[in-house]
Amino acid sequence: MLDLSRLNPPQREAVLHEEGPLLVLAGAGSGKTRVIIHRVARLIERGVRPERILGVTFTNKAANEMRERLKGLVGRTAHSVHLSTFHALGLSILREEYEAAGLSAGFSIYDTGDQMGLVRELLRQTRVADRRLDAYKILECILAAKRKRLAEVEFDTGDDYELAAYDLYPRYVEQMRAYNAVDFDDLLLRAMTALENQGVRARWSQRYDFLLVDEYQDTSPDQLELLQVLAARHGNVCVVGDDDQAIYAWRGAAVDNILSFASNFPGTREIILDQNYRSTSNILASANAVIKNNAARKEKVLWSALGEGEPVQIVACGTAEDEAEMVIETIGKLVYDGAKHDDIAILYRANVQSQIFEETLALQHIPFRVVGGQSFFDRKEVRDAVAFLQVAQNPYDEVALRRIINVPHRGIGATSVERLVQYGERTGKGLWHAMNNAGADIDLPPAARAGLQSFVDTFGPIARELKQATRGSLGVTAHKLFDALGLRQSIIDADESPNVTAKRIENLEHVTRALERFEGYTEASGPLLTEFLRVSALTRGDSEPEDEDEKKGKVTLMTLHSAKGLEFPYVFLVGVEEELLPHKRTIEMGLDFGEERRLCYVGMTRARKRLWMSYAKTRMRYGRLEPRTPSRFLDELPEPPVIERRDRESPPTEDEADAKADEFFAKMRATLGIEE
DNA sequence: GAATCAGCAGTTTTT
DNA sequence: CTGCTGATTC
Repeated sequence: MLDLSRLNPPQREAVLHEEGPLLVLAGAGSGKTRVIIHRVARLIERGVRPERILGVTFTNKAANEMRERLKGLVGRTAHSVHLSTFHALGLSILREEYEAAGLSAGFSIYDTGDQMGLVRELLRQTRVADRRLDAYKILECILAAKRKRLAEVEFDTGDDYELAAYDLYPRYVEQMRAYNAVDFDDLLLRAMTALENQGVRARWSQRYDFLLVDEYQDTSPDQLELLQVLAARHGNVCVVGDDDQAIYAWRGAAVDNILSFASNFPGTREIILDQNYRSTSNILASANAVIKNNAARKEKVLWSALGEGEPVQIVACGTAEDEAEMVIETIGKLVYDGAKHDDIAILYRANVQSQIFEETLALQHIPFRVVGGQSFFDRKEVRDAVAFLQVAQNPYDEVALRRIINVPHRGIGATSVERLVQYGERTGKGLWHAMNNAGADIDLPPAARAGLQSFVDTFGPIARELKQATRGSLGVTAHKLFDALGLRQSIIDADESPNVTAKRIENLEHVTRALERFEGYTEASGPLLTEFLRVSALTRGDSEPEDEDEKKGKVTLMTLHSAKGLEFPYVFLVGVEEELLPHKRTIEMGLDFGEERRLCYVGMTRARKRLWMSYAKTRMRYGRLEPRTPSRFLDELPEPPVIERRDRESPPTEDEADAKADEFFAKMRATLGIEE
């Protein structure tokens, strides 16, 4: 029998809710995951077959966490519940319904890197004059239009990016089709296309009896539509989220989904979880005071039974350097008083802000980790290796093919590539065909011709083998391919420092190991390589080797966006200044600070015991010292804020700085017990 | 091809 | 000021 005694009344109400739509407005730290897993367990207990329950999250991490916690309640049955991300759900649909979606069986999934490769290529082909435009910005414009299902890119600012995007949009769509590739957005958009077919729609609306959605405030219009289709038959859709934590509107999320859930799903029961189990009352009072200034929101006033705690500290600092010093000194005191480094987080609006904290922490020998940045799959050698697999799987994938046509160097220069591409276009049979039939039709230098021939001869047979690889042969075949093409050798030949070389070899081997592991875990019956590439495309972001060890004993540095969903006993929210939070772009472009305020709120509500919010009065930007204004959000805090001033009339002299560093260093060593 | 230079822009990133 | 990109050069 499921134990509901540890749930509070609204939590229990959400868990026990039977049929029909349910909206759970779960404030920060109010135990929403708890509610979801208990609800799933409850449904199973009431006789619902686990495979007819669908739980949707945004991240793999959240899905995995949910699965683990569910196991704690229902044991092995947890594996039968369909828990996945929205994108993985889209893929599940497309795997079965690709024909109705206008795809062929072996379609590839393009990640952001692949998409950028395509945009750069299109830029090269069509906008010779504008090559230096940032491909990513153009891609953003294209994707925004595509998500809205517009026929053309809409002009908003009318800048060069939008103009380029306007030209490239149709080409982008056309090429993706030619490559038999879909991007992340397409996983949902194409799934929706497939669901327009009556048979398909009937099949999928029959599939699940109960739906549960986490982080509903971050869902997009497409995701809403998908839910409506899946829930059409029964309306059993339970969504959990917090409109006050909606921080992804810029990526296509519609806050309106959660605000108008009841009108989208008639008969909705609404439950508010406002008891917070994370923070002290002082922290919540400040957070509540800030967020209440947002206009369109479901009002929630968070409270907790964890006591008043320390007041929130507002710290005015002379310069950004002072701010860093203040933070690091305070960390020293906290640690001296028994806090662990991994209890502490430094949160900021933009990644650039991490630099000064990284430097200062390193100087004081305080262990830290920076969350974000380049992921494993973005490393060159890994992307190259994966590109070989992509081409083996789908030779029409010309982004991957162009990436590796001359990797490692085999004498096929830019001009030769261009000729091959032209030939491929002219014949309409694509680059791969051109490469295999270079013969007499294409004018190539002898070196290029020889390189091409040897590539085709080596790659072709092993690629065929790889494509048909089954359990037990996928990893070894890939290894064979990498060796035959000399990937490993080229890393050694690059002759970088021994450390770097070793790391890159290790990264390459990691790919082979990932393939081997996949053979062991997958239940896929179809082509193994295809599935591996798809699954890996959807799990790239979080496959960073982030063990518990990686976090242990380290101060965490990350953006406010990355901090969502996490908590730390001690939080430093830094750079709480106009033009940073709210960000300059928001101030310049529109009038809606709502999302920036929510970001501030998300940051504040990460803190369990103590929260510092700091700003600098001057800050070096682009090489100039600029005066700064405290964020408007600070004015919204309950009076009287505690201001700790750390002004300095003039910058410290070198001697002062040295003396201070020495003193601090000695203190820190004593505190941490670190040897010189 | 690798090295160097000039020019430019400068948020956030679950998949 | 930095970091990246594409162009230029040897």
